[in-house]
Amino acid sequence: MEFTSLVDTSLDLNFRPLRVSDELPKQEVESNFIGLGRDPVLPIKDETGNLMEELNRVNAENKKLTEMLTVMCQNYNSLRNQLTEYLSKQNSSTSGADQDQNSDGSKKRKVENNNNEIVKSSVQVLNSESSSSDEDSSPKKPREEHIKTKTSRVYMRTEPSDTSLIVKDGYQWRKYGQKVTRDNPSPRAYFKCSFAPTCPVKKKVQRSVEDQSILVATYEGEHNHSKVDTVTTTSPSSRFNPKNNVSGNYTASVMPSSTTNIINTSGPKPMLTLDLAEPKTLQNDVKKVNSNTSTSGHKRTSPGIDHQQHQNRPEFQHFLIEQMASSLTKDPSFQAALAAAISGKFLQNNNNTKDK
DNA sequence: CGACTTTGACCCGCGC
DNA sequence: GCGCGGGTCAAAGTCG
Repeated sequence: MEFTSLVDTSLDLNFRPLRVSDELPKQEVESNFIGLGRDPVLPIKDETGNLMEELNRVNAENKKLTEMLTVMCQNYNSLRNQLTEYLSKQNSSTSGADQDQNSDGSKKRKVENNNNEIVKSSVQVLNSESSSSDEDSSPKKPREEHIKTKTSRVYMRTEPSDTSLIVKDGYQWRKYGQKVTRDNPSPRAYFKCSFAPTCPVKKKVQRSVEDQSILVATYEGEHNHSKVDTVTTTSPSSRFNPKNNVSGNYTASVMPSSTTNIINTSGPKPMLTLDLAEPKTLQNDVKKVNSNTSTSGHKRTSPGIDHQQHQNRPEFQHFLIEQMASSLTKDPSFQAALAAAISGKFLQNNNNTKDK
């Protein structure tokens, strides 16, 4: 609930009358209602009464939506927190193994430390729109890096039995290659946007070395078109792979959240997952967010007062707003969920008003 | 028949 | 210059 104090989550659903209602003098409203009973002859007052009733209903609706959005925000932060924790744990627990890997020094070029990748990109993901830092800074691939300015990486939990390399992100992709890379036994799939060459975006999908159930999708470039139908998307190709149909290409949001609340990714942007089963305290979440926004790296725990102060910082608020806006506008699943929630509320309200 | 995947061959940059 | 490895191409195959 502290979240609402930071960000105004109230929804302005273009219900203009809502504002009118706020501006109406209270006395007048009351008198109208009183007059409604005594004066059935006056159509204007009758109409006003209906309007006021409608206004009240819409107002209540707006409040409900606000609450829902607040809950969503909480869940979002909760998930983000869990992701951060998971990644930091992974990093610390496997850092020794990484050193061993590197010390064997088998190959040159791009000794890609996978854990570092995960950590780095987790920062990317958490920082939302960050234009790529890790790949741009790497010396390799001069061919394309000059052109492709934006790369991002997302992680997606799938069922372990799911061997497909499909990441549903709302866009349509055409697979043009697959390769087994040296540092990962799992094959890496190469996709181009189906709108290519108009749209230059590419993505690579590979399973994480650490956890085979996690798909790592690396996006290069930005789409210059809108998403296609999100329900049928991803790859039409799924028809070729029967596994795709059943497999949980979807992740945490669908699977039992207790074990899979790590990542739900469906796009190059930070994604949302509603962990309704295990809502953690928001304070924790905010704290984590803060530690990610700051450059100081991972700070484990800080006094509660401290992060409250952070919450009030304008940059933090700005960050949160950016996160929310980005998620709301770019995540198809979130949009769908929100639309469903809104329509559900409408129906519910309609039923309630009918019942009365 | 068109759209798409599969997969081996090829290209190219990098490190030695 | 050579070999390695990632990325891409394109012919063949598959499916509706």
